[in-house]
Amino acid sequence: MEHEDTAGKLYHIRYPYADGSGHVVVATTRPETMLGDTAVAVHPDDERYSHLKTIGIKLPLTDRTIPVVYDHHVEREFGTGALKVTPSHDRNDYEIGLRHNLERLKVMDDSGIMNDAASPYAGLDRFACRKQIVADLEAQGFLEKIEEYAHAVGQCYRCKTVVEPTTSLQWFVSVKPLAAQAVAAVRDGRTAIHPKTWYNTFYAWMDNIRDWCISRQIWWGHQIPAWTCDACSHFMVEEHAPGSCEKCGSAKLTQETDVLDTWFSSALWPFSTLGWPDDTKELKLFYPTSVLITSFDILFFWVARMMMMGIHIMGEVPFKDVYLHALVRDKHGKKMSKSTGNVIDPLVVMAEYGTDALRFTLTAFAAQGREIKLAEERIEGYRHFINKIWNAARFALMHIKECDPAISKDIDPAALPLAHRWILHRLNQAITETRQALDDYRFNDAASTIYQFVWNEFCDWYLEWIKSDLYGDNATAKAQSQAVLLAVLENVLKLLHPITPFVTEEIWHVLPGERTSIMVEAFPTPNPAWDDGEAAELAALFMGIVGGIRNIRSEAMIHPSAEIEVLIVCHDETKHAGLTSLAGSLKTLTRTGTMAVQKEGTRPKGAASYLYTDIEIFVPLAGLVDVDKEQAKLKKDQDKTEAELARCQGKLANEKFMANAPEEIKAKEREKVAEMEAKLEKIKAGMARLAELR
RNA sequence: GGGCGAAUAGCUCAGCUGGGAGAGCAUCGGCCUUACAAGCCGAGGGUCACAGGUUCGAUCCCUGUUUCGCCCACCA
Repeated sequence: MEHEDTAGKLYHIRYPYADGSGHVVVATTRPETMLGDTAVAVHPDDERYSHLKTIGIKLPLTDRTIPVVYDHHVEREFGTGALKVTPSHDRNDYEIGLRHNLERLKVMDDSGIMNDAASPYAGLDRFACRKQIVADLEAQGFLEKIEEYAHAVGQCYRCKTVVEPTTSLQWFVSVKPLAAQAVAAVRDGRTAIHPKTWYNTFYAWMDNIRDWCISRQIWWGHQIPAWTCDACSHFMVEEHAPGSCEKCGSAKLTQETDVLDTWFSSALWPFSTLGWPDDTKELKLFYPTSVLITSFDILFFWVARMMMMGIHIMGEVPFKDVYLHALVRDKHGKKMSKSTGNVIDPLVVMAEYGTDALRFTLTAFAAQGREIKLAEERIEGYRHFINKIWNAARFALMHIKECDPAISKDIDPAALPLAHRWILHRLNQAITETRQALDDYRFNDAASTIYQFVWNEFCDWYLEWIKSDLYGDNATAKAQSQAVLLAVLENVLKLLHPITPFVTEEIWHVLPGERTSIMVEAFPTPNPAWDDGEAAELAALFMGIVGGIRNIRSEAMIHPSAEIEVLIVCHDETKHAGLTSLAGSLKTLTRTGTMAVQKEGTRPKGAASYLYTDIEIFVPLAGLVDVDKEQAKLKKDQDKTEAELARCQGKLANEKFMANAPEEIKAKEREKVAEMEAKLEKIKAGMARLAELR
């Protein structure tokens, strides 16, 4: 059942006092239910109606006289402050009826047809009856007015038929004691919920739980094991059909035709699927299980109930961890449903973008709190990523296809050039971060870690960096590159395999050597021998310099294929040495013909520049340099640096900061100040030099 | 009405216990450079909804406001 706001009508009806001395006006959206009215309710403190206690109301269109009851549920301000009470066809009225011991009069049957109690309207459909009632009320002068009225109408979630509340006999489970057990299990950590934002919701639901109606009037389900004696109407609930009534001994018993609520049956799933109630091997092995993964929208319906049943029947929680993933919605944020027709069919998406792309997308979206708006553009983006892996593998295979697969096994990083030491170091970090993310159920972080490593580091930097070795004729350099390339690729494939099984399996089999499925490979573990902080530091410097040179090229509109000349001025001894050793790589990655790395030097005439920390990069442009543009660039850099410097100095000058901030933060600020000051000096010198050249 | 959650770049979203704001897509400029134009290189873009408070310091913690979403209850 779902509620939908509907434009309806509010009928105001005059109910005459039984002594004919006046009338009260009541309002209803369903006038046909008046036939089932067994009272009129008013607020106990409402003096307008205090005199009606002994008089009563004459119910229009009938010959019945109904009492006036006094109940706090009635709002004095709504309408006339008088409420017609139909205990059999309204939930609140039912409650009022209980409080005042009112008669319950059902006036329509389960098909929505008015019954004999509604005579003379018996046999009419409820809506036809409504028309007739309104016409009759009008004709007899009982209708005060009709208003347009928007209200929520309960209707069937599938066929949209308006649902009428009515009373019926149903089976209930007193669920509070079970809920308390489940709450205790979560509170003391026997079951953990991820992400933890759901704890609040879980507790809120469980603490306010109401008795659970478990009977359903449908065909498909577990039949309720209850029998009624035909002779004395005695109820029996038994595991097996009883032979005779335990009360009167009659053998004529009828089993309850209602079936159990789906969630009742589903709540048994953790053990009923393992052979319970027999004490099976499977039950011993798999109960309790480690983790349950499901969507948050059934945390209450399913998860909580499995816990209640599991604790009650098995004496132990059914699972240790619950991972709640988001719910996929359409791109407008609407819940997908078959009846609405806004379902994105995974098969169609997979056919268009690839299964791995869809899997990667869903993994990358896993962090979102409650809903995933599945936009196809995102899937498309990740298809590009799958494609990128494929192409990177193709490139690698060009160079390692004929290699001995053992080359990736015993790599001694100490003997390797920077590129390899750096990528192995980064691979280690990627492995560590990915494992941690998976352990913490942060699947999106795992996906993003691998994505960034593969695309931004492995492809964009490492492959470009080692190309010259792979294509060159230095046998040692080539062999080293092949070995590390294979090692990194193997690890990348294994890291990716749980998310993108198809492309990784495919590539795995074309790698050199005899290989069984990647599925049986162990998930990568970090290799401590690959950790190399120094390499990471030097690589960062290297990349910064490459970035600087590329920036100059781009801003000066130098054609990518044109060779340039570069002068790097770096007076730090260590950095100077590092850059000198990397000059070859710097040249390849920036299309530089001649490169000089000096400890001292100034801007050559007509050179464009870039400042990376306090290292100056100059590229002579054969007089083509735009001095104004260069000045503007330096000015912008200066403003930014000065602002940042002022901020840091402000902090360090603040006594309270110095008194309260942790030492490492203070050290960091001091470091920044030194860095900024050095940079500013360079900028000022650069601007002065530029002015001379004008 | 009660509860929960969200508000960060044009869009879709990350940002773990407070310490110099990130990604993808989109945009702008340049490139078919022998893995990949589904690509490469470079660049621009955000008073982290608003107002207070706590703190040396707030996107992050607290209070209030606004807008949106979900759940529960209900609307005679």
